[in-house]
Amino acid sequence: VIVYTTLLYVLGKARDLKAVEFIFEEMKKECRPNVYTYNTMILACRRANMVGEAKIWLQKMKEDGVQPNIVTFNSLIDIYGKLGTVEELKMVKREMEVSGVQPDVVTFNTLIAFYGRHKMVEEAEAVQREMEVAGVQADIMTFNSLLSLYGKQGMVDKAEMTWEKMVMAGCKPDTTAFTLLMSLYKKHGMVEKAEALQKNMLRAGVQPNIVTFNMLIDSYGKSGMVEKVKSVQEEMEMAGFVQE
RNA sequence: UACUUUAUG
Repeated sequence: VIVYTTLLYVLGKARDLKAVEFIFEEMKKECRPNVYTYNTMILACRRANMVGEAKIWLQKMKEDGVQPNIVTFNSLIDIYGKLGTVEELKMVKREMEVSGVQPDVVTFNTLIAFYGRHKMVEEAEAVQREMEVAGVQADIMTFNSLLSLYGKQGMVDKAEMTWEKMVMAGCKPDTTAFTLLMSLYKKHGMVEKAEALQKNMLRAGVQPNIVTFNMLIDSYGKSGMVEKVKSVQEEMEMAGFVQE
């Protein structure tokens, strides 16, 4: 089962839905798909932008007597958040409650990310409060999603407050967090803060990754700072990234 | 170390 599911996962990532369905049928001849398998199928639909299909798989899974778990619901919420409507999203949430599955930190993070994409600051903050009420500890994803949202909205104060909260919560900012905040500072021409942050990052032992470098290059490129672009490229090479 | 959520393009 694991072998088949892994295979389905790979094919799903490659957006080869035809192959995915074929393998699924083959698999059923030999063994019984489990909750992982169905979750993988739903994921494959998401990548193929097929919202309706996802719902069909949920149906099939229930008919098979496989109980949807927290990952199933989180995946569905993500699908509807990205491709569907708010109404559908709420339906999934209701179904989740009915099934007696408690929302976890990923559920909340997904919702915050969803509202973030739609620049719905109020709603995102409401989710955050809901989270506190439910006694769910915010994690790095939560904070990063919020940073991203405030970044898009140009709400520097809020972003900094989020950063403080993150540190106070004992949550170590990761590469993504540093990249987000640096990007925000740069967009607002706060070059000194951005550079100070970059130093902090190194001091904290957080490694820049490919995204960090791309962001820096993009940012310097837009400002016409050719020399800076070059120095970033050198740093990249030193860090062992291959230029394309 | 089989499945879900965040940053650049």
